[in-house]
Amino acid sequence: MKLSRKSEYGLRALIELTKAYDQGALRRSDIAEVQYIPVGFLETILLELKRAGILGSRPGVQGGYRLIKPPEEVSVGQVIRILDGPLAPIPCVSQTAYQTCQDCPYSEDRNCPIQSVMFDVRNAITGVLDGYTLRAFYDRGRNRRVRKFPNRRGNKALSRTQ
Amino acid sequence: MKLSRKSEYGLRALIELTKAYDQGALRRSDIAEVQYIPVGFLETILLELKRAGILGSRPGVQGGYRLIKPPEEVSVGQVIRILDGPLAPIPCVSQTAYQTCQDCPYSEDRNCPIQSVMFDVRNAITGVLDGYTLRAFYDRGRNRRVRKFPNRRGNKALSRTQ
DNA sequence: TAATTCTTAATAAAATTGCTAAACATTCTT
DNA sequence: AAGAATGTTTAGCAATTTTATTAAGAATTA
Repeated sequence: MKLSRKSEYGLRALIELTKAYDQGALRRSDIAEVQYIPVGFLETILLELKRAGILGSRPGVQGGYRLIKPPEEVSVGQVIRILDGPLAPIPCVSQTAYQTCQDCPYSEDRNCPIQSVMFDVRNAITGVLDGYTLRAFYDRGRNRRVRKFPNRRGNKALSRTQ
Repeated sequence: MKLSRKSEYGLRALIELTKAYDQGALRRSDIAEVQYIPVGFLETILLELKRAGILGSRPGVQGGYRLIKPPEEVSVGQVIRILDGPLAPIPCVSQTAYQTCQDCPYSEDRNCPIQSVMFDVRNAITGVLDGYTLRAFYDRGRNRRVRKFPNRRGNKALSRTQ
């Protein structure tokens, strides 16, 4: 259930682009430097986000990439779908890319337990990711001081970076 | 955010083993046949589940694998962790395998938005998967006739297999 | 025009996934 | 004790996906 490097880089780039939302374009090389992203790879990623209509770009001096949608109107879920594909753990519970399972022993008359569980997982994931706008995402990096969901064990590990 | 083939096969095998819980062992070849799983691969999977203490086995005639924990005491989340590793989308939000990010530009004094979002995602995922016991998982395949979380769009795709 | 920056496609390295094979060990039946 | 049935273990392979890199080209601005 991993988040790919690609999506992570894409989201990190979008943090910078959200920050600069009404301050003109950012060069890919600057984004790459600030966020420690291999510039060549970032290129590919920004292009995909551009094709998807999230970013605009301009070559030349003063050129670069910029967010062309308000950060309030783009969700983290959308971004990950663009870069990594469907959020669903298996195709047979995907809203955006449904596919029947080829070798599944369960069919219409028998309910598939995996489909059932993964359907709930998909809803849990999209519930979180489609609920976060880029604006909220960016703000989390600035304001948050306390975990929203502390865990009972004291969360020792996490506290190291938090 | 994919479920691996390995975990899918493992869960499908466990459906059969749950079904046969108090009826003796099942041969790997029979499990493979019923659930359409490549038998060699299934071997590897059952072995891992055995090492993890979920299954027991016996060679010879009348041998095979069997569940040695009550299906009420094993969660789907446990199984996936054994076969695929941590459920967390990124290591810095894992309870079971925490690791700091190597190249993350955020540190203790600045909150990381990705960590924050993925922390919620992890909780959403584990909330579902650790809540399902194998017993409930197995029963879902037998009893359920109605989606627990119908979606607003009518869920046309899903209804095809449901 | 020249400098700057994005654009595109091809390709390659590295890691992961999905799977197979084969020699071996254990248990049961007779 | 022999032999058949079954699990055990290790090693490795092939395909795919992920993670990039490279280099030639096109657009923009000064």
